[in-house]
Amino acid sequence: MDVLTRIRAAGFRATKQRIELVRFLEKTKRPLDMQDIVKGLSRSTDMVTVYRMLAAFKRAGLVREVNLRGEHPRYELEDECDHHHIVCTDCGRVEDFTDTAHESIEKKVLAKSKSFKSVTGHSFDLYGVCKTCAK
Amino acid sequence: MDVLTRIRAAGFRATKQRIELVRFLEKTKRPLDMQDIVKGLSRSTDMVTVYRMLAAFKRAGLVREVNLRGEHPRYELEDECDHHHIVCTDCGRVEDFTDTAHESIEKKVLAKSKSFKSVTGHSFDLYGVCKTCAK
DNA sequence: TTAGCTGCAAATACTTTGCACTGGG
DNA sequence: CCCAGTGCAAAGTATTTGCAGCTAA
Repeated sequence: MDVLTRIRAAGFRATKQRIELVRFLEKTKRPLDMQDIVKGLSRSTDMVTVYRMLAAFKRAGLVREVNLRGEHPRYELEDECDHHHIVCTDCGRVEDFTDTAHESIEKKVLAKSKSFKSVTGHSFDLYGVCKTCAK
Repeated sequence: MDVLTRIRAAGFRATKQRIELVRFLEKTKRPLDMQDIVKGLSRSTDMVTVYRMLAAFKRAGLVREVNLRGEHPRYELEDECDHHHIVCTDCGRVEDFTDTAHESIEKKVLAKSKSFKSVTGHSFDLYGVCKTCAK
């Protein structure tokens, strides 16, 4: 789907700031934090606007917030296939991976738990050392 | 191991602030955030001291930082058996669960990845609704 | 005794809010 | 036209730093 259409379908006006944000996230394909995003957009776009766009897009399900260890939140475009991240603890490099095994874990945990009724989401990320940093 | 010994073994002086912090974390058995911790300790213990204790204990491997969705970091005593958390998205209630299935996932991901050399850690948490909130 | 800790104050960093103006539809 | 969205300023909150005095060992 075209960027303008996507934004409008989510119930927003397709302003140049929003179009640029979506295109930027689309291009980089990595979860980015505020700093990355503000630096990647036109200087004229205020940081406050970025905060507001991300909050709105998150609520609308256009963007997903990614919380990695000890970092500030990062943001990436929401996609159907729910993927996870493996992060280099040395250089911060992030790569995606997909996995479905955790689903059976969720069922098992739910079956065992005395206190929980349902599981609605999860976070599953790995930390390691990338080949470049391991050298 | 006794609290004083544990603190000293990690290379610290066993001050009353540190003893109280460890005992408090031991007692509550839940990952707590700054607010919880400051409220739980003597009024005379400065928030700055809490920040410094937690940072030092984290570095020393006495305390583990837990990052849950959209929350400020929480802290719990490090323990051998690496457990995970299931969090109620409604009331914030946290329960532990253990699981080893993710280990095989880690191996699989590593085998497939072109860029990563090793996996050294992971985060795996579930979000759901607890029985009380589901009513 | 003395180096590691602590408390207080102040600086810094991050995020949210208020409001008048702008531009998308 | 007109209201959602933006930029700027300012407030609010979270965290870090500097330093003088305290205390565990």
